[in-house]
Amino acid sequence: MTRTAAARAEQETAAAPALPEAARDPAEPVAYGPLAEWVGFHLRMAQTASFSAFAREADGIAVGPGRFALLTLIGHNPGISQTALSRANGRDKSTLTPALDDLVRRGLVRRERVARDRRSYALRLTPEGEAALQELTARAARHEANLDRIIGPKERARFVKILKRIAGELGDAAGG
Amino acid sequence: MTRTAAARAEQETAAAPALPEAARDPAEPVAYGPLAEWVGFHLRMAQTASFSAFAREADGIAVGPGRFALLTLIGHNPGISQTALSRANGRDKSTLTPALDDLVRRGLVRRERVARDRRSYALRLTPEGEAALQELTARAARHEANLDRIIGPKERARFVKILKRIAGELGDAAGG
DNA sequence: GTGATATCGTTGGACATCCAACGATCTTTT
DNA sequence: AAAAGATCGTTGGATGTCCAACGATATCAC
Repeated sequence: MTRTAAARAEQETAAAPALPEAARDPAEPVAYGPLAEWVGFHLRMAQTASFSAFAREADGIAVGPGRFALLTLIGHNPGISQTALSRANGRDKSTLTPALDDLVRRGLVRRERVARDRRSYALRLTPEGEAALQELTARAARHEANLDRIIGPKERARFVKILKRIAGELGDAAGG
Repeated sequence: MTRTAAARAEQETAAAPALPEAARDPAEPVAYGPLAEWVGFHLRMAQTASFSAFAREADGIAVGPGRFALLTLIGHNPGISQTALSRANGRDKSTLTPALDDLVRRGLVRRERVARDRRSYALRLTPEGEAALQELTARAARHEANLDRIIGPKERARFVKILKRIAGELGDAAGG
């Protein structure tokens, strides 16, 4: 069980030797070595590509993928706190402070003080925020349809389930 | 084709209504709304989780997942230029300057001037770099074995193939 | 050859992100 | 009720990332 990935990668490496040292062309394919089959690496590559493709799609509305996730989560959880939001979003709470500052400044989100706990805010979308969310959701749907096409409709559910499992099991303390 | 993702997400949304506004417990599950089934979102979550799990695994060696990918690519492509490396790594070339500065400072990588083109460097691992790469590779193999277990050996190949397709097709100009 | 264009690595500015530490507030202990 | 501890959002510092612009060098057009 411990060798599956490593052993497979070794073979791939042998099958893709490095180029001769001097004739290295920038356009030439690169030897990925063990990286060629490693999930972690390709997860990063795919995430980066998806992220910037979304950014391209959602351009002109001045709200990137990150902000969009925030708007969606607030929209579907009115009154959520920043800490809960940061957990749902998989980002540190301190990351949210400037992001929410920005969304508030742009009139998309309100921070309400709650009597029940005066340390925390209750976050809500303003009407403008709702409108922006709807607009963004339409664009995201296009992006998702694109991903659907790439993944293949039949694979899709399985693919997402695996992603969730990775996030879930690797989330906090990686149990061996 | 345009509706597959959106339509499905709509349904999911209806099945996971937001909590009553006042009784929001931080430990309470969050309503993800359309995000619940969106590939882009879970790609990001999984990537983040995998990244930090690796960082945990590779701790004590002071080389994070990013540096590790660099070492691997240089090790398997001796003489590669910074620009080619940045492309293979999926990062902007300007990102590499400080990262390589660091690896050079730590004696793991050399930048050699090439007569053929005096603008560019030829990157190579030092013996220390080779040693570090081997150590890191072993740790990465453990991380990958862990991912293997989560993904399931049978799904794994298909999963990686999909990740590569996403990175490839969304890579540059997202053709519709 | 000489001038226009392209490419290499670097710099600067702008963000996003993490972690550790903080003051304010809530909860638990005693 | 007072003290001790936990949690909320913010701050500060560090790093990783992108983009645009730059000087140095290479290549292309003529």
